[in-house]
Parts: sequence; structure tokens; C-alpha cells
Amino acid sequence: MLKLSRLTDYAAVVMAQIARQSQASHAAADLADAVQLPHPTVSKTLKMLVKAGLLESQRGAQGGYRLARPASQISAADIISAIEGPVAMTECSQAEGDCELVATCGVADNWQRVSLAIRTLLESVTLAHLADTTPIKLPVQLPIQSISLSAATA
Amino acid sequence: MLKLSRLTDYAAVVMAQIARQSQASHAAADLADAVQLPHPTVSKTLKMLVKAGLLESQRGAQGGYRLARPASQISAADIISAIEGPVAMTECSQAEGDCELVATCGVADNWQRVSLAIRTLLESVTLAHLADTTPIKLPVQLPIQSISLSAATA
DNA sequence: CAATTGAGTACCATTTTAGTCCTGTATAAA
DNA sequence: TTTATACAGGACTAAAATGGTACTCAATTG
Repeated sequence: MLKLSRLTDYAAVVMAQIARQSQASHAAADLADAVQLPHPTVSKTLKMLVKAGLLESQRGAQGGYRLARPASQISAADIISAIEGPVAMTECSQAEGDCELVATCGVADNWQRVSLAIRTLLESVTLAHLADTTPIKLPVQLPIQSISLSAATA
Repeated sequence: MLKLSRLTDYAAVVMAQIARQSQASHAAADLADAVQLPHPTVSKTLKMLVKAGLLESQRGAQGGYRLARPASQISAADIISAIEGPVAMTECSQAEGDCELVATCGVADNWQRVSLAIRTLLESVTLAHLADTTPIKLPVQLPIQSISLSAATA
């Protein structure tokens, strides 16, 4: 399925919610109500987003969460890695690739290229994009041309 | 992590192995030995690939598995969906999107676009690409320009 | 018919994921 | 300074997905 975890999904929804009123401070409970998701889980998600540096939190009365930087400077990749860790399709596409099968694998190299392409794609999608509920369909030129794959049969 | 499951990983490796000698018939046991992975699991993977129509199998002595069509006509997306089901980043990016939160979500539309872009990318990567162990670095023009995202802040 | 090899199914163990709860701490307002 | 608000952090549990195993059946070849 190559699917995002549910928490990541929540994170995106919540981030978008905050982004739509980026001046205000949002309490965890309010956000959970707004997006109709379980309070404790939303709370957990928010903490992860703070730890990743995407949100800033303020304690106490009138406290809450707000974006650490403009929505246009937060990428989908940022949100995903805040919750799930680095975006990598395979074990070995990570930095600390400790896959013992590299020898017999023979696919690692190319998976890494694919992985990189996806990461690039996700980095080019910003929270501002995601938060926009009425998407104007304008083509966005994505910097995918930069990836290279072997041209075995081309 | 947005990671492939281990089985999917196996599938890719095994498919690549078969693709490198696409004339021959490959017994499950031989393949498992070649790629150094647990026999029963490789076997399971192979069955899934057959069911998805990517491999053909022949029973009996001298039987085994072979590609159902040329490696250049099998995409990474094919392999992934054979094991994990349709490539979709979120519940709602699937056909039968039965997410009850569409109303409060407000992100669904744009995730679907991202999802589509990734699917397109994975469809453009063929088994022939993956199987090539000595990748010639040639830029591949991917048809990503076709996706559109909202241009909120552009 | 016997040997080989895939097909199908059921099952179990492990890991991951999601969700809950509790206690602590910072802040603001009264 | 007191009190209510709201985040921080961690421990814990339940549920689900994943990976791996075992066993029996079916087909093909010689």
C-alpha cells in the first residue's frame, strides 16, 4: 500500500488546520475537536511535531501550538519524517543502511534513486499547498528531472 | 518511514533475479538460495506475484517461475501493488475511499494529487531498470508535470 | 508410479501502531 | 500568590499488521 501511518495522516490534517489560522494559538483540545479525532492521540502527534521543530508550543492559559515557520516553508516530507522518521523506501535507503544482503541484493542502488525521487517530490509539496481547500489547478514543475535511473532497455 | 514492507522488498529482489535470466525457469528454492532469503517466505512472495499476473508458474519437474511479460513492461508499481495492494498514501486516496472524516479533513484532495504523482513515478520505473546492476546514469524524464497542486502561495 | 515442484491454507510469533492514562511543569490571569 | 489552563514526558495496553512456518494437495515429467 505504501501508505502513511494514521498518525502521520492526523499530523497533516492538524498542521493544515493550524496553517489556516497561523496567527492564533491552538490548544490541543480545540484542534482535536475541529478535526474530529481522539484528543490524546492528537496531543501525542502535536508533541512529535514540536520535537521535530515544526510547531512551537506555549504552556499555560492562552497557550497552545503555532507554526514554527511559515506554511510555505514546511514540506510534506517534514511532516512525514516528524512522525515516521526519514522518508526511505527500503532499509538500505537510509543513512545507517545496515542491510546484510547488499551483496546478493543487486537492487539497492536503484531503489535508492527511486527513494530520492519520492523524497524530492514530497519536499516540493508544502503545507501551504496541503492546507489550501480550494485547489486552483496550476501545474507545478517538480524537480524530478534531476534523478537518474539506469537505462537498461531504453 | 514511508517504507516498503519486507516482503515487497523481497519481491523486487527476486523479480530482478529472474529478470536477469528471463529465459530460464527458476525454482523457488534456487531463487531463495540465490538471494539468501528464507525459502518459505520467498515461496510465498512468488505465489503473490503469480496471482498478480507478473510471473507465470509451471509445476512439476523442471518447472519453476518465469516472467509473464518482458521486464521493461513490469513496473515498480506493479510489484508493490502485487504485495501490498494499491499504491495510495492515505485511506482516501484509494478507490473505495470510505474515510468518514472527509468533511473535517480538508487535505484529502491534495494528498490524492501527491499520491498520484508517486504512483506515476513508480509506474515509470521498470523491472528492467531495477534489475540493471550497473546503472548507466541517464536522466529519465518523468511525466510528473501532469500533476497539479494548488498554488496557494505561489 | 515416483520424484519434483508449485498451490493453497491454516497457524503462530513478533513487531508495530494506536490509543490511554498519569504525573509533572510552565504560564497567565484573577 | 493562588488557581486554572495547557503542554511535556513517559509508562502501559490493546489491537493489528507482518513475517515466518508447516502441512497437505495438485500437476508435471520421465
